[in-house]
Amino acid sequence: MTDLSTNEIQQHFPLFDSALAEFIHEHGESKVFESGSVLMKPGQFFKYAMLIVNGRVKLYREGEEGEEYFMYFLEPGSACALSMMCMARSQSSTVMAIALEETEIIMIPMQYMDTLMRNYPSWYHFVIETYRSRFEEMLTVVDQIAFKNMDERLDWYLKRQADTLGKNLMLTHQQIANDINSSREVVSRLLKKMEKTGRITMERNSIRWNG
Amino acid sequence: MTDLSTNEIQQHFPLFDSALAEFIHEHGESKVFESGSVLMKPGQFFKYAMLIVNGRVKLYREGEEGEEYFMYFLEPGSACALSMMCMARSQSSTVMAIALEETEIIMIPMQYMDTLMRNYPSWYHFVIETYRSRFEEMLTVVDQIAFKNMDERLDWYLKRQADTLGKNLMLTHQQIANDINSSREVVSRLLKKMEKTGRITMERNSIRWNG
DNA sequence: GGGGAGTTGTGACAAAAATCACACAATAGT
DNA sequence: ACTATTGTGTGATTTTTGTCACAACTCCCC
Repeated sequence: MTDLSTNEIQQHFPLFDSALAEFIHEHGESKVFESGSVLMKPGQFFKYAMLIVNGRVKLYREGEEGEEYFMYFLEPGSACALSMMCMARSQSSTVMAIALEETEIIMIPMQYMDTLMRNYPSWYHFVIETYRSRFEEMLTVVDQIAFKNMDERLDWYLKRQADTLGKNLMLTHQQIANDINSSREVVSRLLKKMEKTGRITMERNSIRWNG
Repeated sequence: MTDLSTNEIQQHFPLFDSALAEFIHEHGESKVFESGSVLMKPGQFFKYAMLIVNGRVKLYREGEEGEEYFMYFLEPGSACALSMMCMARSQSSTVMAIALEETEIIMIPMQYMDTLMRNYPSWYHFVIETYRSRFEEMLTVVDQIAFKNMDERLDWYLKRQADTLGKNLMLTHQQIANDINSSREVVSRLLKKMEKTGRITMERNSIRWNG
């Protein structure tokens, strides 16, 4: 039983029809993650599909030697595609997911998946759409790493951050370097250039995106 | 109506139960693609889900300036995840799929998706598994490009080729360079090194993978 | 048997990015 | 107010990768 009413669920997830919202209201479980807490980590198994109601989650890939690479954000109204896939096969996750703010989530136990798929068409439309958009997003990530130089990748990275977190980005050069698997010095120099063209404004611990 | 019997369909797709195989036998359409033909290209809209019965399909990403990056193969018994996502594409850079051999495919018209999802649990299990495995594969591709140097990426590339196409790889250095978005000279030099360690043996137009 | 197209080998050089070394500014904590 | 920590700026150097130039080699075809 969720904390949210059927109506509230439909407001957050417009693709759901009312029968589905009702079902999720009944059988889903609300959970709040503190800012900074880990929703998902390599090797973890899933018993729930996770729907983001409020807050923001950052997903990134971890390399064998502790490298990181930022993949994408989960925003309110979206679902964690990986939780659904892994759950379906009781497979372990291979990425990290961290709450950037206090994040409210509806967790749907995996035992209901068959019922949902069978009886709620708007559920599997939602599932397919979730997969599709994440897959598409992964493709754009591949484009960037495979085809672009650091300066373009940095620009694209900052744009994405600004799009979902706002134009005032509380990021240090080191954090950025981690996210795009580069080094602090390289990022510093490139940011300097971007500041000269007016694309960003820099302050200590933060960057303002001017677009 | 497919060329394949219900039984044959089940043999190629072991996850399907007999009711599903029967349905696909009835409503699917068989199609054979010649070696080298394009199954999927930028900007295309899909009216069918595509299941690979025989043959081999290569998927790769195309960049804005004609660069390429090899993603993965589709093998018999698998499905094209992207075709299932029935997406309307808008972006300029997207995915190419090319038959490497004569390839036999079952095409299921999109109009049956709802019925399949609703009435055939083994269908959506198959769909989810298809998405999951492709997503997982994309993640390993990201790992390689983001974290590894050319020599390791080349090694991994050849290993994957050998795994699905056999140990005798009919590839020129130029083709390899295209697939991993590098240059012919770089590939030549790295291959030379790999030959010295005995990991491969080189001949004109082909490379033997010794593992 | 002599082009010609496609493939491979290699040195020299250029460009991109990572690494090293260090200076210095801002801030937090005591 | 003083020190320790963290964040930023910048030159010098190295590593990795891409580019250019060119030679040689194989194969096919006439």
